[in-house]
Amino acid sequence: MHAYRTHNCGELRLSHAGQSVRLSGWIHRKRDHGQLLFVDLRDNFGLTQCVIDVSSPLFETLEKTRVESVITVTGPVVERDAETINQSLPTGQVEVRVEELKVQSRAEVLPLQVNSDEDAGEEVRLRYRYLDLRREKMHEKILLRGQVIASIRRRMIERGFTEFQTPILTASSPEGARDYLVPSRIHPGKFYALPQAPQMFKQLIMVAGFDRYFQIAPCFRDEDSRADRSPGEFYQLDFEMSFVTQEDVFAAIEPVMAGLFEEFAKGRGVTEPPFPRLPFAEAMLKYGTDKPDLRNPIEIGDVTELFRGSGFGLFAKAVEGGAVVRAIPAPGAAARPRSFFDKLNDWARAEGAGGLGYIIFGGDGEAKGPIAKNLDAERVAGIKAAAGISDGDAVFFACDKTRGAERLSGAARIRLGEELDLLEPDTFRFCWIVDYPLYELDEETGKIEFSHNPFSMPQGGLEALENKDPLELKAYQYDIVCNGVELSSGAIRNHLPEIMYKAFAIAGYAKEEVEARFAGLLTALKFGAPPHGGSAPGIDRIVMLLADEPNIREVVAFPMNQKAEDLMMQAPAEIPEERLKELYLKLELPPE
RNA sequence: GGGGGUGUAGCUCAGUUGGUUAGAGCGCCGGCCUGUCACGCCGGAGGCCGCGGGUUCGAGUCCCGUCACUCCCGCCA
Repeated sequence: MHAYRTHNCGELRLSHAGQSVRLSGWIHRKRDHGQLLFVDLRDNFGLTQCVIDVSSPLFETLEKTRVESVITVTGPVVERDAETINQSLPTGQVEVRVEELKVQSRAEVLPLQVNSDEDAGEEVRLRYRYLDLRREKMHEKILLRGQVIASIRRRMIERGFTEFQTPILTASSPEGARDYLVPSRIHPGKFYALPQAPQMFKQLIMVAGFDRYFQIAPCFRDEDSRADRSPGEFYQLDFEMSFVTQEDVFAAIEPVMAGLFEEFAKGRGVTEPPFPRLPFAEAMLKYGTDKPDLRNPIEIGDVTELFRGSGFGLFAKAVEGGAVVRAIPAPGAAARPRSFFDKLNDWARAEGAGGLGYIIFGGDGEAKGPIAKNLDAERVAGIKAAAGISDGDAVFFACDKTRGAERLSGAARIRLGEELDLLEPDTFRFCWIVDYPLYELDEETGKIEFSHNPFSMPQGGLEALENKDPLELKAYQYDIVCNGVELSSGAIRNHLPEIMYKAFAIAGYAKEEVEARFAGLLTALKFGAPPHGGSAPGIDRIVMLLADEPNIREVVAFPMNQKAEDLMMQAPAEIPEERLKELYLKLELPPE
């Protein structure tokens, strides 16, 4: 018989009854009846109940072996009496009578309880991640992650993509985040950078003629974390294609995403390709964000002109000063108590806004609230139409400069959707955000800057760069958004050096500077480069969505904490003086 | 860098208006229990109430500072 097991802990059925088997695993739970002891034995595959009674010389050993110890048991599979069958367990029709027992590894008293669904604090969970990962919920999420990645690989390969590996030790790439630097013993004073994304390499792979590339790519960024953003490192489904338009890229990846989500949706709905395309400007107006959650039916309207010169002086004056007014419908909110409106106003003030004005349309169609009193009937009717309001609804107003109004109205839309319970349940709603502006104005410096990736192809090409207002220019740049989560950004790349020089010139970079910073890519583009483009959906976020988890650490096996520290491995760590010397490094630490 | 939340037993948490000896569930240790499956019953150990200072006759509770964790803004695609 095998030293450790003949079967796994999720495998035994009625048909195995009578066989002598050997199982190994962790003691998940013990039920000690004094003269009879039940042990739920757990491994990666499931749970099997094992039984021993006091007549066995091994009884006392097993009784004294703590939960989460690893044991091997041997004995016959026994059919359970009808009244002792456990329906909730796949192995619940049988049990293993323990005739031999080997304690492989004893467990000390645990810092967190493995056989409980109750989450311990983050710090304890991360410090003892291997215990946390034994818990059923975590175990399942990490297995799901593996299945998702396997499915992605299969789907990409089926569509003619080839998987590549690109360097981890490389040079700084132009993504705009802070790099992690790696000193070099061989090159004193020089540093490698860990890739923020394999952006340069995937473009070079296209120049090299490979046509369709993908990679489950590790990316490294030395930036602060968020609940949906790992500090330090994360994974992307990085892909790139040659001789494609934006629509070709969409057509290639939509079935992968839709198929993937359907595979793991467990009954939840998935947007059918083609996914809706939303121009950036439209998204910012209607949803106040470029990552709208389309499960939320609320659409924001612009009512600036209806307040211009109106009797509601506060807004009228602001509009004269260049502000806009956005109307956020709150379907069915007219029936809500006064406190509902006050609470929203308090929240808006806490968000740093002046507050949210509102009009309530009663069931009889009468407009109520301080704003309505100061507006003539025609304007009120106009607002009602512009925002798509029915009787029984309310409408909130965000009045500010465009960016501020977008931000507040977008946040209010999300909050109203939650408070009024308007979100479409059990659905993955995808969309593309397209037509991103190529440049934006830095509000502090007044300078024109790239708003996203500087290597995107400007719409209209060189001609547009030369003749149009830079702030009007759009790029072939796009994001996939699902349920308000930005899954990826991508672009048709700029493969023509002369357009690149011009695009950088508008952002204030001299030709020499561009050549110095991006020599590798620029040179490559001078030897015959195919038009190409791609995207890079975030793996962690895909798994987050599928696992219905709001926190990215829940779908990463060994995540760092918010400060980018690994509490288990104690990273980052100080290093011995000799290592610094070998690398020609001297520390100059800040005081204290 | 800034703002919010949290910090009490190994774990999850309760703790009233400042009031005597700081509690519960789980876990742990001991005892009882032959059909449980979150087994049950009895008993026990376990506390720098994050840390430092202040107010007070008296602080887990109020004030100031500080640290840790977390969420958000900045940052990041």
